[in-house]
Amino acid sequence: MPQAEKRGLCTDVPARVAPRGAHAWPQRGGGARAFNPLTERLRRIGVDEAALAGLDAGIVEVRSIAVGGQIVREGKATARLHILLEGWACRYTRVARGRQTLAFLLPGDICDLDTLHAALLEYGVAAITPCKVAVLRSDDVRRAAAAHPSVAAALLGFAFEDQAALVRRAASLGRRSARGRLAHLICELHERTIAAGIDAEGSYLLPATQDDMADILGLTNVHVSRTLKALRDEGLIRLDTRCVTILDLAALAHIADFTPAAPSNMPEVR
Amino acid sequence: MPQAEKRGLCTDVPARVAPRGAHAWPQRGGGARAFNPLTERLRRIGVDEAALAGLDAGIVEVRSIAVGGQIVREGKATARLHILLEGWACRYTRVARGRQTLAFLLPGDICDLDTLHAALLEYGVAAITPCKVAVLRSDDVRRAAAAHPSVAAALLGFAFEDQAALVRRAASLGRRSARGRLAHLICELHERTIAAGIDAEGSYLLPATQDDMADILGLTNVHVSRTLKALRDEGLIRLDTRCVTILDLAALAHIADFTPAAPSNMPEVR
DNA sequence: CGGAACGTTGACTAGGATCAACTCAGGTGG
DNA sequence: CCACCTGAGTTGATCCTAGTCAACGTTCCG
Repeated sequence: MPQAEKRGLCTDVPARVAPRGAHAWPQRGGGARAFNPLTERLRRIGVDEAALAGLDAGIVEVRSIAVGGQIVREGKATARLHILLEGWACRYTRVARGRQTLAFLLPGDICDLDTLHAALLEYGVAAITPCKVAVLRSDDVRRAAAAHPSVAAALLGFAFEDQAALVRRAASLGRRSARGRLAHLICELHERTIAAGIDAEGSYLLPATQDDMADILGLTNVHVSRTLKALRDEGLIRLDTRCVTILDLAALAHIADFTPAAPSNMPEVR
Repeated sequence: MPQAEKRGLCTDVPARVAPRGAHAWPQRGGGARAFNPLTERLRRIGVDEAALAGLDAGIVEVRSIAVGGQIVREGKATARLHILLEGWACRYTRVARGRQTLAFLLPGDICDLDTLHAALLEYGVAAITPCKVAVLRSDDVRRAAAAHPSVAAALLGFAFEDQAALVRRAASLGRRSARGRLAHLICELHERTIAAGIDAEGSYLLPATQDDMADILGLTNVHVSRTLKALRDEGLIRLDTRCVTILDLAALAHIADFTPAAPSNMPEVR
């Protein structure tokens, strides 16, 4: 049925290609200056204002990165810490068979926490959409952590969140079917876009290409396409121009074997 | 060909079942007292003797755990840190489809580093062979870390090693074939048994059941059996009574796409 | 207008899963 | 000492999930 697509009114807006050019993606924070979602996040966790101001002042540079551009290079041990301000990115490793994405990064996420302590980075970070990244000197960040226990605690908390996410990723890759993995990813991102405040009434923009999804799911782009179509056809999700709408969260969560995150918005550090 | 196995002289000792009872597995450290391989490891990294003595003195209990027994329970946030003194264990998470093992633990490994900082454990730890585990109060360990920077650095280093291992695990699960994963596991363990000083001239004891291997590889026990047989038949490994001998490391590393660990025996902390 | 990037669809293949039977050692209990 | 059971591994047959190859539709963009 090449391009017929006459299945009637529901759920099947063709979901054709959308631009990943420089205009379409969400630009939070009203006016002019670069809004820092990480600051918000830290404030909510209870990091004191002095520390926040210090961190903000420590921003050496705000880089703009085009789609597909490298934010952090694999292996390299720079003395810089990168914070994602706008756009989506992915953390990945290379294997002979291709690329395995470890995590999608959303605004407010720290790209390369490990640089604070490890000499080698096991992964790289690349831009999925055009991104804005705040660059800090890792020395400064370490100093801030030393000076403000609340900062140290927050960073440690982030590190453990990352690790927990990686555990869940491994579980998905090892023990879930393509269907399950995809459903799980959709649930995950649903939750995270809400947490990051970039959702919109039960829908969210998922700028990742089907290739990108294949990379994180351990699948092929072709199979992602098919599986996605199946979920659409069953009326579980809607998908137009990269905007995901979850139509039946319960069913989706069920086939995903998804457990919502514990309410540990405030990471239990120490 | 049920139980014929007449393929001649090479590589095909039937590899039948071996006991996992309480007698067969390596008991390091000659005589009577419980030898602590972690202490050795820390000493090599350059942790000072005072700190080592303190940690050793902090051992509240040495527990013996039978095959299949729980060393650390999932989810539970105990105020105890567990160090594997003898035997093999595995760190795992549960998923609807079964268990996904995240790592095999060898003597000298810390079972549940996260308990030092996180309230929730994403994983459990179970004994693959009979194990001896040193139990410490996490408060004491935190105090030791605070008092001795070298201890803090070492712990942080271990945390990053764990994380790096997890990254490689995810890559394997997502992007390697069964053959590749198995070959990779064999190379990995080759390296780690050497590092832990429990190898024997190019061979090592791999006490894990084929079920255990299936759990870490994201496969079925049946498929592990077949894949293992293929590797044996091709003369890449020998396998008798759970003793692995690598016959052609280069070939194995090639099909595994294996990169030997960086010589960061001394983790580059700070 | 032509090309590139993204997505869809079909036909075919292959890599693992599943189900099931059977072998072999070690224990256990009579 | 033997009968029996259990846990581990092997092997075969069959099915199905996902990969591969390829063509084609769109949309965007230069």
